[in-house]
Amino acid sequence: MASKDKMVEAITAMDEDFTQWYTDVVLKAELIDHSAVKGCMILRPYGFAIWENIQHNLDRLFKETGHENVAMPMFIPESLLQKEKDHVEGFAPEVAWVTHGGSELLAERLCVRPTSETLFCDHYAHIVHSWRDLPKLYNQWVSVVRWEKTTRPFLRSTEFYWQEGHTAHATALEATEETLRMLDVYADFYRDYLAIPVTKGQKTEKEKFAGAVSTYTVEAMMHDGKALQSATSHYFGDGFARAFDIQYTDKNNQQQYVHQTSWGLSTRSIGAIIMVHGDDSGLVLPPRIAPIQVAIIPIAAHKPGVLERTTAISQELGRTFRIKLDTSDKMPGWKFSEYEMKGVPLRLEIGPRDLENNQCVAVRRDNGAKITLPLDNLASSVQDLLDQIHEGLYEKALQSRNSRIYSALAWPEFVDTIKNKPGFVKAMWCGDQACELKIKEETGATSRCLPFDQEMQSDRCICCGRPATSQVIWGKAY
RNA sequence: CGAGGUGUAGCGCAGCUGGCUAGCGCGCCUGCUUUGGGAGCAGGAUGUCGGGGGUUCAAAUCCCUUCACCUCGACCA
Repeated sequence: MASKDKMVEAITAMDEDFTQWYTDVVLKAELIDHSAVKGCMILRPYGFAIWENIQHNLDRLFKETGHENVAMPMFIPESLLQKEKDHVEGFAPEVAWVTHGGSELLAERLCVRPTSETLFCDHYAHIVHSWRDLPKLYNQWVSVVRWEKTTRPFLRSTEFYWQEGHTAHATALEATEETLRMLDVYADFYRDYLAIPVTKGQKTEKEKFAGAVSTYTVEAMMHDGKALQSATSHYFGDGFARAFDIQYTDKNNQQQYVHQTSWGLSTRSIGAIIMVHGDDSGLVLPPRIAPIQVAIIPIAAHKPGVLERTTAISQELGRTFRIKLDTSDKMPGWKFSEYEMKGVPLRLEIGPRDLENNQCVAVRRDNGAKITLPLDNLASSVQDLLDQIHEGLYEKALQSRNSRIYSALAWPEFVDTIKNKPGFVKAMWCGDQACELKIKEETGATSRCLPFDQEMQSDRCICCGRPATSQVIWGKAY
């Protein structure tokens, strides 16, 4: 069929050229467009709607855990950025600077925020005075700018949208609990809303956030076996508090430094959705964040009653679901392909034959199954199907990931696995950064995390053979 | 930032050893017919050849420069 050929032309097969497939999907599903500035993407309505659904649900989880939203400025004076040494060293190479206001040279240049720790710290120093002022549980939804050398839509863009939570606590214990609580929120969110399994763990010294005492991460595995750091949560101890002089008077009238955290999830999560669930027909969106949950395609819409009935059904379902009723004069086949490419979880076909039988045809995007549904109690059937699709996507992603997590006990086996089998490799590590660097050098893999679920595979470091202190998940990362 | 590649209509491309009014397919617009897996016929519109500079009687075509995109590395959510 000519139509089949066209479809094949439209999107590169994923196993033929995964990066090209990704680019095709991102552009053809109308998630983004490129802008005039390198690495800055335009989030088109369909792409932004996914982000809005992520925001909406994640924001609710933040509110439920006691957080408040604020909005910090986008500019950071250079002197402020430089107050914490590790932090500035980590970010300085990739910040954009504002040097002029109009035509006037500024007395002090301003950095466009790459992240907002310094702004929150400066603010906390002003507003935190007493133990009664704590904790401060703030979050903001903003974009930040990092002048990256290589950019890719969603995965690494010059400007990207995210949320950054910044909290200040009276004690180290409270801050540690917050750090891990938010990591759990992320992991649960990935599972319950994006249908993506993640591995929770701690970053090594080499991989942790600039200025943090410890960084925790949720790592996901993409279709090509590469790792995507999908959200991070950092514990700062009182390091930033000392640098920014954030002190409060405790119950014993003693001056104390606060203990802080920060945590973030970005539009990169959309990249994860694409690369975990997508297939050769395009996007596959998890129902709970899909901008369109159900596409309704009237068949032979000119026949008496078809348009009226589908409109009524659409309005009814629209009270519960995000619905798109497509009454355009495109051919049905065109619409099927279009909504498949856009990853719409469920499609309902309603034609004269269906209406005679008081039914419609439902087609699942995740597995292509065609199901005949009675029009009575349709909303409840649709809800069941969407939930099944969510579960199906998660299970498939979990199987896919688990089947590609390998274990290595000896160096040759480790190198061979990393080089030849896309996926994660679990192996023991002595804790020395030299081994981490050597592994990076020889295999291209980095430590993704020290998983919370530690299994002692052996007592020797995979790299140097010295006594091992922990198990690490290694992988090639985006 | 290093190596390589690409910028011509909305998309995909041809034209490129300088030469006539810059082409093709798809899409788009109008009308009629169609509608259960990317429709058919008829008519129609659309280009500062990525930008700037140069060489030349003449530049999409040659030279310089700049911007963006893609691939692979090095650096990072």
